[in-house]
Amino acid sequence: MRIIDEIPEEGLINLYKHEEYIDMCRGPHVPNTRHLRHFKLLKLSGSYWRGNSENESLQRIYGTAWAKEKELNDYLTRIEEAEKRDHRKLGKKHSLFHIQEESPGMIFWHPNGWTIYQVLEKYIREILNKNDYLEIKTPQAVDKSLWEKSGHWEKFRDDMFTTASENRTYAIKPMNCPCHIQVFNQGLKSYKDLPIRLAEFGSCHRNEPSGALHGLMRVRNFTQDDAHIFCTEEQIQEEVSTFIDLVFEVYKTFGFDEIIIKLSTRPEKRVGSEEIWDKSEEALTKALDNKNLKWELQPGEGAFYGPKIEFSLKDCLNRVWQCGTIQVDFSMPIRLDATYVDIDNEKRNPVMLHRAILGSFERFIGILIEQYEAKFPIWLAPYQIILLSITDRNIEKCLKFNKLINNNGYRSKVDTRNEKIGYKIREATLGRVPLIAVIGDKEEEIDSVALRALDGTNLGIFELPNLYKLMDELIEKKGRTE
RNA sequence: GCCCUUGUAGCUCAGCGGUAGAGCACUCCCUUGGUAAGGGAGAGGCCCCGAGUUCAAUUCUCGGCGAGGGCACCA
Repeated sequence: MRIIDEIPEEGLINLYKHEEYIDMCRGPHVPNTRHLRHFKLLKLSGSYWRGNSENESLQRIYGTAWAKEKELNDYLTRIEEAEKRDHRKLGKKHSLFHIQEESPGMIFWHPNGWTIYQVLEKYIREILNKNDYLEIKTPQAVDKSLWEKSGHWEKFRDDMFTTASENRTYAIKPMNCPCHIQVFNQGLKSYKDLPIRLAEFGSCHRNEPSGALHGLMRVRNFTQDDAHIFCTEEQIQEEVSTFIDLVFEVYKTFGFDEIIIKLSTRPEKRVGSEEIWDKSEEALTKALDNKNLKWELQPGEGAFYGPKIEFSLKDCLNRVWQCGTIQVDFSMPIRLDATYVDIDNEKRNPVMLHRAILGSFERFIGILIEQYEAKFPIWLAPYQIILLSITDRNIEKCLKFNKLINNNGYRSKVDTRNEKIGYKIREATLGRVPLIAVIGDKEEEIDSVALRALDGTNLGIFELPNLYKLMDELIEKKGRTE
């Protein structure tokens, strides 16, 4: 009855009847439950009446139903297989990172995971340098007054971590943009200086609701590959367009085959005039359409200061996570007094484009772990090669080679334990080391290693210079699939 | 934050109203073996924290904290 009351007079109401049960639903329904012989109840959860947390909560039961038993079983097996890729499981198994009770939603990176993180950061830094960004670093804690000016305090006060000292309240920064404006504001800027692209690997803290936390995907402390482009209105189009290309270039490096693009427009709670929102939304729409990209509109899902394009990737269970983004913002520069001197000698506020390619290192690595099932391509792998001794006579040679390979800039380790070679190969394989080098008496004689790929392929005998050449070639490819 | 589930060895998990067990990992010994698991012995636990019920709580109840799945949120 409550639903009927909310449907406009001229709206259509569908009724579905099944024996003595009549349901009102937008539909569609299956014509008869005999199509649903094979089913299984999956989960139970609370949800809110009409999706609003102000309303009372209801019980929701999830199930799955299939026409044939085999289809049901196939489906369940698929889910089970997918769950094996879960980055939280693999993160533990391969000692990439951990999270513990004392700091929920914050990551303890282990040597293996941190290696991946560092390789990623190095790669992004190269990309930034090639694309005329300037890297900066800004404070972790900033006086609350700045967040009041920016409007974050009013909207996100409860979601910010704060700390106090000598009668002042500081917020641990939940984002980098107000700080980047402070850097922009130092010194007088001319229109000739624009666009200025300030980048930061910015560590942010947000006190996310406990129920939202999810491994590396949703955390309370994360590092964005953040940047803000200060430009004129006329420059927006090109900057957005160039950025979209950059996102695709970077994502291609990891071999993602499905990138979901969404455009989010003005939300109910927002700052800035309607005219500004019109302009911003139009700029983003145009940029997307000029590239003939498929994208989805999300009305009302934009940030409070401007509309955004989101680039999302899927995890092992097809859940969608936003990674890259670009957002047009006319308001923040005005609120925080960013200006440049224009050609007519008038001071004007620049437009600010917030953008991130990976989004956060944490989430992106989470996606990567699931994408690769922890079998990282050699450029990302925590260890790129492992040297296995066949008998104790070969230990010394292993250690010597290991040192040489490491000194040449590769990530190498050894297994000289008193175990059979089959055992060591099994361990190295399960440990996901891309290259496995065996050293026995035969190899020692010719100062070489016998090389094996992770999938079991025999790559042959290599002297060190040839090994380096092979590794360079593999590393250069990164994660590209073609 | 809300609803449901859940917390036992480094990991994965059994178990039970009378203070604990397996597999793998770890340590030591034997073995020096050529491309996915050689054999033996040993060590290892405030059973998440707090309270209650009970002669007795790791086990039952309540509360807290964390985790998992959804919902809501996501600058």
